[in-house]
Amino acid sequence: MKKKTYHHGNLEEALLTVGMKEAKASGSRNLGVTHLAKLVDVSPMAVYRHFPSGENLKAAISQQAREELARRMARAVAKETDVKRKFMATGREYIRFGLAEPGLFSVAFLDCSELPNREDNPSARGILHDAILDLCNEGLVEPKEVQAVAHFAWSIVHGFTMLAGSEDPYRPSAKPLDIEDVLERAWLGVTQYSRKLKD
Amino acid sequence: MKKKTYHHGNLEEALLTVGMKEAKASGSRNLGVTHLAKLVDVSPMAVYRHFPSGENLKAAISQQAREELARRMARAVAKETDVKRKFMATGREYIRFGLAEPGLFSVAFLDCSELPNREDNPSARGILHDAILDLCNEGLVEPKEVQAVAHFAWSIVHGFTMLAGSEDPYRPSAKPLDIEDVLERAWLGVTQYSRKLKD
DNA sequence: TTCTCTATGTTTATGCTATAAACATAATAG
DNA sequence: CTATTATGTTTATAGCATAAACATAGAGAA
Repeated sequence: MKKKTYHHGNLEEALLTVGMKEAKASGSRNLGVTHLAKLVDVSPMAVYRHFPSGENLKAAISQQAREELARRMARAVAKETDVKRKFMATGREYIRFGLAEPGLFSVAFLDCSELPNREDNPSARGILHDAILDLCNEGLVEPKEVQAVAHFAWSIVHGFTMLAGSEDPYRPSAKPLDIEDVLERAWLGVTQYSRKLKD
Repeated sequence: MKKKTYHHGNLEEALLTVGMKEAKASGSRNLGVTHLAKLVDVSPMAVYRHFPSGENLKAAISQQAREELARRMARAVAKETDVKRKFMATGREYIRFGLAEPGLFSVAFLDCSELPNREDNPSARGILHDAILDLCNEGLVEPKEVQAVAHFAWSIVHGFTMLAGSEDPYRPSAKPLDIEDVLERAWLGVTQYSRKLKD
């Protein structure tokens, strides 16, 4: 009485769902075709009716993880009104996500060669970009530096998250205090640089 | 006339050497036991006489890559005398290494569960730490913030390198100008924060 | 309704990988 | 010179991705 329906019904979605569950639990370790197929009680080859390859399936799961991050960032930003606090919230939420969901985070930024990367959904990058444009409107950042600021800010939070999430005994601690410290330093790197440009 | 000596002579070193060559060429993709064994013309099982597992071999290669990075950083720092320039040189060289040798860089920071991580050799972390202590001696950084500065600085250069080295179409460009921009912003995040602490 | 087409599964087979177990040889110590 | 240890090889098992051939379910057309 195992096989209820020869056809699964919605295998693609089921694979992504269980893939996210596995990613959350153990990163990219258990995202193989055979393993995921077993979890949804389907033969391994069935997977290929929905994804051209195992790599591609992993990439799709990675995309889902990135969308989850973007949703959380958008929510965090929406809670703030002040432009500085909005900007800081993007970074804070990025770091919190990485530390609270290390498996999802590592999967989100796997360097899969093949990224579908649909740009229709809100992306973490877009949210950061918007926050920086707000800074421009307040005169805190020069319009010509928007790109540079985005790279700088993203680098910090991404790097911090990677390092804090690693197993290294000397990693930066993930205490809220240290997170605020990094965010405040980043803020100085953003605003003080702009001030100097104006002189 | 292939098999000259039944015993290889120095298989461990040969594996690390060819492993580094492969890492340089293609990151962690071709660091499997069988593949490396083939390259040094030895049976796959021979590898296990020197490394308990394939994971462990990869970890050893990763360690070599980290040592290579540390050597380059040490060399770059040694060329400078001014403490600010020394500090900046650590970050600049880190980024340059990551961009010039993306394969080695990605292998260096694979999160292998098992890192031998012999601390006897000079490490990138140690070099950065020393540069920050120099900043302390000049009064540019408060002694109690050494750790925080190290995490901040490392986060930036690591994050920037990862992002700049990715395939993403919106990645930060790796032009020397952008590298200097990030380094200068990081410098502000270090020194301006200290200045504020003193008030 | 019944037939056929297409979408979606399954089974089977191939070739890759890691690695355990048993065996072989070379180097070295007594 | 012999016994022990270090180092390689062969053989075997098991897991993985995926190609090819086959099977069934559900949707439209007759």
